[in-house]
Amino acid sequence: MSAALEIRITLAGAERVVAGGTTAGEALAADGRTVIAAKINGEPRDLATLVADGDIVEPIAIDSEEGRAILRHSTAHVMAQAVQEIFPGARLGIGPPVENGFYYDFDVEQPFTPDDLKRVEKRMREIVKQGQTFARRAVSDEAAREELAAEPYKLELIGLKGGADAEESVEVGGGQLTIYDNLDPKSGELCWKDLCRGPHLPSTRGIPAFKLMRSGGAYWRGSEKNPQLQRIYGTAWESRDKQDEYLKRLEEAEKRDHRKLGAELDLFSFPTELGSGLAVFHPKGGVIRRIMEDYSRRRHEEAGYSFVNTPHITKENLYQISGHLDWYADGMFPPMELEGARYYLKPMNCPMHNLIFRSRGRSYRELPLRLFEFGTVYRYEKSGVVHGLTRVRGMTQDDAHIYCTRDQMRDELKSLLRFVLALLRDYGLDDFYLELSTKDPVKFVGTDEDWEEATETLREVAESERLELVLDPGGAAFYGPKISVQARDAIGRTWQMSTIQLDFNLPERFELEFQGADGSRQRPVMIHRALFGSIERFFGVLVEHYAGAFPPWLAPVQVIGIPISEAHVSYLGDVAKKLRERGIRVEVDSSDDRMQKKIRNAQKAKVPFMLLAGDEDIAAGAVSFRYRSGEQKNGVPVEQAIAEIVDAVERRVQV
RNA sequence: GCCGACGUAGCUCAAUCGGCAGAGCAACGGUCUUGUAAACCGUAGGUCAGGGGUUCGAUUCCCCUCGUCGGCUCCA
Repeated sequence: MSAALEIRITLAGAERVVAGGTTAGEALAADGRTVIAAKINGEPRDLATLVADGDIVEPIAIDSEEGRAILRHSTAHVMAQAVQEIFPGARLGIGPPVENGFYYDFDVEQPFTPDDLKRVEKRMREIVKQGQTFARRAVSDEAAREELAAEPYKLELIGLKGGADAEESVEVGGGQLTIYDNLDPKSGELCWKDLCRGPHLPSTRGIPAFKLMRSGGAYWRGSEKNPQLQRIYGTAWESRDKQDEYLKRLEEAEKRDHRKLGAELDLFSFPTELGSGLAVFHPKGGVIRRIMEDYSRRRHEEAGYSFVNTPHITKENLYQISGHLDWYADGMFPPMELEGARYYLKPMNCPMHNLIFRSRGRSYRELPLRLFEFGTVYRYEKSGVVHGLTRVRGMTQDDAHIYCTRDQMRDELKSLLRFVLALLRDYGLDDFYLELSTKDPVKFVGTDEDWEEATETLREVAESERLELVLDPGGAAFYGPKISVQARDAIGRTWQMSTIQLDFNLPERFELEFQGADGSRQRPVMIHRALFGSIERFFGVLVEHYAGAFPPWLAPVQVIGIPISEAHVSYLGDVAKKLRERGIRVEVDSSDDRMQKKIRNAQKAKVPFMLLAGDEDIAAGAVSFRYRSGEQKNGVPVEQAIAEIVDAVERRVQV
């Protein structure tokens, strides 16, 4: 370290000269509350870091993404300290910041109870109030091992540090190990310490708002072969307001939960008699599903798809040919033995579509051949992962397989991606990004050249759509790379929707061939593609996206007639008849509830249009609209009202 | 599959420290005939998820199974 009296640094783009021994915090005139750390030469560092000649120093604000990560990481430390004080036997795992919060893993005798979390949170508040300082200290590997002798998981991390596949973590980086000491601000006494790369807030007092959220089991280093630790999740924010906003968002998401809305709106249920992950759709959900499917069918027809149907069960040989039994047997329902053969419920449609392809000789003139099916598949999802409609054991995929030549592949993929995005937009999703999943270096079949070509083609096609493209290295299925379309919903959550996968492998395994113009036999390329993914899942996503308030074209009941009194029922009956003739799903509430109650019921059912009629409307040959917003429009001539409704349905707009 | 919590009427939720299970909404029957989010009265509804155990007695305590929820792992 140079003992220069003056050093030159670059601060906010401008050169400055400071005295030797100046810290980044001093140089930035940071208060430790709004500016909580510094970026020195692009690396996040503590404010207490001494700046050196030539350093480029920038502030990290607590309300920046990086700043919040530091805040959350420091909060994780406070939590770990509190946990170890209350549960002295608790051994430390890892404790990184994550999106919207942080967690820390602990090896404890007993899993945490909600009551334990309260105690930990209480102790954390005391630590925050006390204002313990975070002090960084470099240690040698040997010294760290000695200091952390009682922390077996930390020792393991130290051991990993130098390894060939050195993973970056918040505990250990590639180089020098550091330990952060939490010191009493008055006495300077050591309160707690943790192996950590940092940086940290200067003081625990700089944590403006935090809350412990939940606890649960988590495998050490993410592998189910390892022991299970207990993880506590928390959140922390730069202000109380920001935290309240976040908690509000969570509440809002909860209100949209499709499982809750599905029951409330009488759309679907999971009868326990059927078994976990098997849904039944009630009439109201059934209508929505039918409309979704009908519209999709129509669009596929227009786009040149052929419709096929295949059974739900097959002899095992098919999945031996396809290779699914090699890779996914664990995820399939166990076989049924009959007549000396083993039958499996189908987990994938593609092998059956391949059989259709090869049922006779194929000509290049037939390509691209696009086979489409609403194919129901069954997968044995592990009991802990089944989740509403988004993770089920029986589902219907809107599955298509496109067989084409290598020359056609690029254009076919381009138009396919455009088709997929257009259709998703019609269902009301319009904020997308694409994800390109590439070869898993371990789990793959086929040649590197094929993968290379397929991946590059997909990349090119994805880029041609000018949507944000995120890479997912190693995320592909064993038989080929894929593009997935991720959609952001009404409250900004992202859902994986459509997938488009290139496959050079299955055509090989099924020995698919077509005859080219020159008479030679050639192998087609296969494109797998599910647009909704599964209808069930897509249905669930739409419920959440619309918070149950479907646009008129999808709404199970589009119009409900509400008579002011019983005398007006038949008039509304006539209006309803006219609407029905125009294909509108309409009901008249002729129950003996009062009008106000009927409005309340229709409102709760999220019916897009309420048509009220009383003496005044009847005299004018009119009806009065009430919309979901509560807004009303009185005395609308019947024909005009019908036109408005039909128009909204036909244009598939939200109202 | 693993860790944890939970399961009371169709729904939301009470109560019973082991002693005949209770309310609102919904349903059904009646009265009322109404102008933009809940009229009034009444009736019915439960093997307290299922099975086993402990006990004079179990919805309550214990065990198993099923299911749900929150995590982890997995997701063709």
